[in-house]
Amino acid sequence: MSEITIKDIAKLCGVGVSTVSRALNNHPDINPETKEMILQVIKENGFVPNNSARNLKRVEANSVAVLVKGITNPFFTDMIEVIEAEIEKRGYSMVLHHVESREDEVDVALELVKEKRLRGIIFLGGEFAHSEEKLRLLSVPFVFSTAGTQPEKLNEKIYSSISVDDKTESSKVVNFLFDIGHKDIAIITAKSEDRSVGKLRLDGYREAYMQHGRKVEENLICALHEGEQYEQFSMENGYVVTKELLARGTKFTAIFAISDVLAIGACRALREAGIRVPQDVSVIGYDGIALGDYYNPRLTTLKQPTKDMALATANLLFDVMTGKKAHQHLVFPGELIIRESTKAVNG
Amino acid sequence: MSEITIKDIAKLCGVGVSTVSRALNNHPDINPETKEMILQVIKENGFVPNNSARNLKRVEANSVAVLVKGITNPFFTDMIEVIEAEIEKRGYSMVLHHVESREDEVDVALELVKEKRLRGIIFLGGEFAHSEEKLRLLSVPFVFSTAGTQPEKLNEKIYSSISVDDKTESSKVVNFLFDIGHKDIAIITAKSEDRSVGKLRLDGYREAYMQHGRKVEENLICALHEGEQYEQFSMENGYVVTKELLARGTKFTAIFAISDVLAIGACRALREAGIRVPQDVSVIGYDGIALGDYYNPRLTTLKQPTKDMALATANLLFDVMTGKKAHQHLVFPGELIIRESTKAVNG
DNA sequence: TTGTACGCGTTATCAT
DNA sequence: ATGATAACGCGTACAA
Repeated sequence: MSEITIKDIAKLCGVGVSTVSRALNNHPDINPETKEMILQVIKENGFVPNNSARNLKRVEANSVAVLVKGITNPFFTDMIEVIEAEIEKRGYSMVLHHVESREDEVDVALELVKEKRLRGIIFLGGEFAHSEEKLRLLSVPFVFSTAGTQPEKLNEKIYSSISVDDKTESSKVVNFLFDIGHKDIAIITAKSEDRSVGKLRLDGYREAYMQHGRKVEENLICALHEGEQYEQFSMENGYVVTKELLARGTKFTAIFAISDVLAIGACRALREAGIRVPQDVSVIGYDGIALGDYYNPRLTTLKQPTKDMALATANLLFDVMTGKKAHQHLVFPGELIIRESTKAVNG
Repeated sequence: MSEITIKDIAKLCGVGVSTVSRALNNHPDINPETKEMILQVIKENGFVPNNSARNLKRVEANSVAVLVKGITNPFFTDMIEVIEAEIEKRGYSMVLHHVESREDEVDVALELVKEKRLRGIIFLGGEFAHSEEKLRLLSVPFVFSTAGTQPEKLNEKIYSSISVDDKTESSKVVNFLFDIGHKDIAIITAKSEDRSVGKLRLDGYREAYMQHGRKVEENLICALHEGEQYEQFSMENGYVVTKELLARGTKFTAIFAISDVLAIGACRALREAGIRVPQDVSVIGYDGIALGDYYNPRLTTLKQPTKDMALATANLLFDVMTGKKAHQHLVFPGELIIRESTKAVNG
């Protein structure tokens, strides 16, 4: 039972393939009656054109890809919604693609560009430390969104980026905790080898400690588990890591989790240990996802301006695609939102 | 700057295209040295094979698609993880595809089958009321997972399904609330036109009322907003709908939300209105996602055996693909997990 | 307005 | 072990 093709339809209709093609693609040069007849036959036979063949021929497909590393993270789903609306508004279509944690997002992009004839790419999350050499192979404009600030050595002319200054915002968070009297602040962050936002946010933490003339207690730095069992930015990971922290017995009065999801996991571990939030320990997150506002206690967090960033991401990409602008690097301010999960302590 | 192709590589290497192809696809009939040389040139020139062309030519791609309607829903992300592991274990690769809420998942599947030469399809969520005529066009085996039980009229021989008995489980939930003394139970569910799990769960609610000889108070049936502003199964939707419920002023002592995410939205609306959960109003969810266990109060819910269902989904698909089994319809038992968000009342 | 024929980039078949 | 060549299914010049 071989699949039905455009040729079969043409034969069935007693017309040439190009006429069928014209009917399919709303081409003007076709007799309305012929078109209707063809579409009827297509429907009757359940013919569906083969996208691979189409992509192979088409010069440009007017589509833009969004590559997400960790689609499980609610922070990204918020952004995706806004970005998609913007893309469609401009008459383009969005190709949403999930990048596995072990995959290299640039490799995936390389394939996708050829396969789908993309016009542009948006990277959401993931690593920022890609080799210039590889990035240059990407023949269409691309923007890294919320993937952390790029290292200086990378040529800024070949890509765009949208981000908050993760290091600065992170130290803002920790400074806030110092300001309300906390001295022993644990941080839940990525492993030290991390080359993504995890590293930057840890840098900010260290900086804040330095600014306050205090030495970082390495026992209070909790490294997320990676790979095997659970997603990196998951409640479960936050939970497990916090339990480990408690087991260590090192004293602390506040936890800074580098994502809201992790913070929620931490809250649960604390609750299970009979530790109240915020009365006994303050917890602060990062991202500003909706869930944090729904949680109980409502989560204090460093909010990234999700919507503005998503909007800017799309705008920037299209401006570069149409040649209206050169590549840019936009840094957005974060906003500390103080809710119920943090509390001042008397020192 | 036209893209580099396999021909260019062949020319550069001074070999034929078929040799390059062999190098690319780990074909046995090739001299290791030649292969190494070719791969080297490929790397140097950053050549990436075009997947569209590959799919066009390849007879079978050994890939299975997972079509998810509402990838935002954490219930599905849990399932996806398990399913993916199973697919890879069998040496296949998973094509994860997000179906927009306005799209018809079967239409999308039809395109994808041709484009990617799929061997099988898994539908996660979405509608169950598809026409047999259209489903028959799908030339590969497929299984509907957690999309609700199918209507009897559909020919059961042409597809498989994995589900819990949504109607029965739902009435189990409502009966539980009756049993602990609640009489006026609100339900947050999909619009009445819904043809997905929303309808089935509402049916179960009505049935429980009938079993208790009580008339359903239509004012306590809250229909989710659809389309425009927010995802159907989102905390926000649960929040908004609950506010509307409160505004109506009809008395109730319990809320049954047909998904945990909605229940969390409801909790917030209640909290904002100064209503305590569970002291003043009990809230019960459905799904059994991790978040419910992390929430505060920990959510009472009807847990679907996510992992078992995901495993069964993959197993069943492969059994049908390999001809080991005929299509089947597996119904899993749900489990009522009583946590902190519900409380007995004295009538 | 319609049909014919070629080519997109790759893999499979068949020689060599 | 390697190379030439015919498909794969479609879009599109170009001819009619």
